[in-house]
Amino acid sequence: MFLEQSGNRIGLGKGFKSMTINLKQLSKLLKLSPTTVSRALADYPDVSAKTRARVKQMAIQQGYQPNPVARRLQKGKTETIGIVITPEQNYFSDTFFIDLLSGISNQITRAGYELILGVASDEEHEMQSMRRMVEGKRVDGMILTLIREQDPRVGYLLDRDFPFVLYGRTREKRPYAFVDMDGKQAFEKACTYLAGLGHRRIALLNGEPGFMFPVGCREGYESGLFLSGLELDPDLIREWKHKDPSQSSYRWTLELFKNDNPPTAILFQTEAVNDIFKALDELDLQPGKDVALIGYDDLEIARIHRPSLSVLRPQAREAGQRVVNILLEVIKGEDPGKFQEIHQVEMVIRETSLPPS
Amino acid sequence: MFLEQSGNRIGLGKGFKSMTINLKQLSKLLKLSPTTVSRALADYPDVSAKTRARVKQMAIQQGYQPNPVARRLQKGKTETIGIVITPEQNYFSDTFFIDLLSGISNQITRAGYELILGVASDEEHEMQSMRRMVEGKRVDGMILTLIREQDPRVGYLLDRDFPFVLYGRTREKRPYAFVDMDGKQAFEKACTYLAGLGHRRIALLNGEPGFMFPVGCREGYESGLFLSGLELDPDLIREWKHKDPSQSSYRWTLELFKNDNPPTAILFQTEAVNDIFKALDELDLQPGKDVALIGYDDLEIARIHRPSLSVLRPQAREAGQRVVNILLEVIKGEDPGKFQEIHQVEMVIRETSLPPS
DNA sequence: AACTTTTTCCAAAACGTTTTGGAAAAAGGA
DNA sequence: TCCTTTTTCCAAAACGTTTTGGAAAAAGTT
Repeated sequence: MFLEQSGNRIGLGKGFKSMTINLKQLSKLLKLSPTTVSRALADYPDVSAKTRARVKQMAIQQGYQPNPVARRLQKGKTETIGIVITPEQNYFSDTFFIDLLSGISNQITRAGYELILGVASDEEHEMQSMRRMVEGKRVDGMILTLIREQDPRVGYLLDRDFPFVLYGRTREKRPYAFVDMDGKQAFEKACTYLAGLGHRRIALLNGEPGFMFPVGCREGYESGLFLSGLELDPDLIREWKHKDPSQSSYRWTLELFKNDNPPTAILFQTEAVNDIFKALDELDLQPGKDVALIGYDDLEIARIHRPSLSVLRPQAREAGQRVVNILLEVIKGEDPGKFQEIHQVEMVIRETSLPPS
Repeated sequence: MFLEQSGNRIGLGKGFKSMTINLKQLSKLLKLSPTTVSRALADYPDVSAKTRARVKQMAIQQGYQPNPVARRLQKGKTETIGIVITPEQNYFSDTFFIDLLSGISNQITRAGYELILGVASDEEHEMQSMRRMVEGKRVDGMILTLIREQDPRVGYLLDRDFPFVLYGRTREKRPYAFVDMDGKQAFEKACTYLAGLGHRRIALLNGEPGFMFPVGCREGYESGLFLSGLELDPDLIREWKHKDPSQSSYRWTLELFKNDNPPTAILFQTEAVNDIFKALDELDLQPGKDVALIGYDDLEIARIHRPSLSVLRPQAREAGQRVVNILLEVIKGEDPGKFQEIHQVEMVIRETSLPPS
């Protein structure tokens, strides 16, 4: 009796629980049924303006918040979305990824949802972690990043008709929702820009093969060369691998300049910038002056470095927000095929994109 | 009827839901009560070995997994723990943090719990995000990182007796649970090591003031000097700030060598290594040869760089696991004051810690 | 005034578990 | 055989919401 009426600040057990009030207690306080209180708070039209106001005021005064677990059970939704990251693939330490995550998280919070995070050490654990979320009914939808050309996660989710959105794309014929950056257009733009400055030997230092993103970068690069009337020289294209030091971006940069006719400009993922600077330093080449550079991703170092690095800048935060909004639509039952967005990437010219000397 | 009995693969609505089986359906299949099935799966002694086996087999065959939301409601626990990250403070991009997070995540999964992530843009949002989790009954406990000397989060959680564990420490008299690295011992060790090599002018390039960790680093540094019979020269101590380029680690490194009697060794947080290398390069000083260097944190770059960087290596993964195990104990009701761990930090000697030339 | 419509409220069911408090059946003891 | 103990099972309640399907009260209509 007393316990129920007074509600809060009763010192039994862990003090915390008693500080919280639930719907029944609130409704008793208001001398209304739980039904009415619930509906008042949810702005149903079948509760009078007067009681609605009274209920809301009391709810605020008492600090009432509906228990999300109970709501989820009743609604049959977890109000939760999942993401699995794999730190092995170094992309994670990029501020780019943090921006993406930040956009995702904020939008999820705004929707009253929760973001649950899995950290996987490799591809296998990545799948395992996702299955736990999906088959364990722990999430309503999944966000996928770091998409591979052949990505088993996509097939898995499509097979069981589970809501998901990709940040990126993969090779899959069935329709699915994605938000992707237009890497092709970006690299094409950068390439034609450099060609317009007079560069004739433009190299591409591309990211890890197997992932989908570098594919677009290469397409854009080739298309940019073509549009500028330049020939493609396979010797100016290199793909670095995280795991193999003999194929690091550092090594490949050194290699590029062993060419009889070395490049005067390099396109690359900003991720590799430290390696490239180091290699150029060893070769006694001044970045920007002797070799023009444009990186993809506007990491902090790009702004801070002297000379500052010209970059292609994807709007990661905005993309993250779109991913969430789309996923919420898909969860509601919308056709995923309707949501296929390719975002433009802007180019930021700084100090490393001068004409050839 | 048909719907309940056959259970799975009924094509109504989103196909997904129908692929899943619940306790009632499973118990019907077994011709047992839900009670018995539930207890069988939970290994209660009051169900015969035979039926227990039968139940478990059927559960596996049917891919039954108890709905976590329902369990949480009944158990009165969210089986969820929360963490809020603030990318602004750059610590986040360190692989160190990823290791910590990885340890945390894996241990949480092992316990059948969930990790929910908040991403905050500043201190205020950090608090806001935490309050949402705590007051919204979305988590059973919190993990706090990047602890400040005066940290309002700790007081907040202590006030409402809510379970939490710090990775780090703060200035707070009331007992609370924490796992911390022994930064003091680490810097003392590094300092005496360098002194033992003959260095007499050892500088400390310390991290962001306001946070708790640099405090220990400094203590260790001073104690190391004292133990080695060296005088403390305030001019050899600098604290860099992320937000102020005029007080960056790059600037401070240059400053250090304007001294008439410049340092022959520098202790610092590995985070700052790129800045330091760049400054030394400009000063035409060879890292390791002209200036000995020991960094705190074993980031990838420390191993890869030539010369490779000697470091103090905190075991972030292990620490993350401990944090979770402790938090689970605290959630169970154990006294937080019992859990105050300070982990030793090992020193890894590589190529940048030679005697003075 | 009598009937219809609208407004305002609420009791009961449902979501899918786990826990409580027995009850029936089997086994053991005399 | 009869009573006691142990084993094995289960019906009902509970967790805290939201939704369903009215019912009572108020307001409109004729």
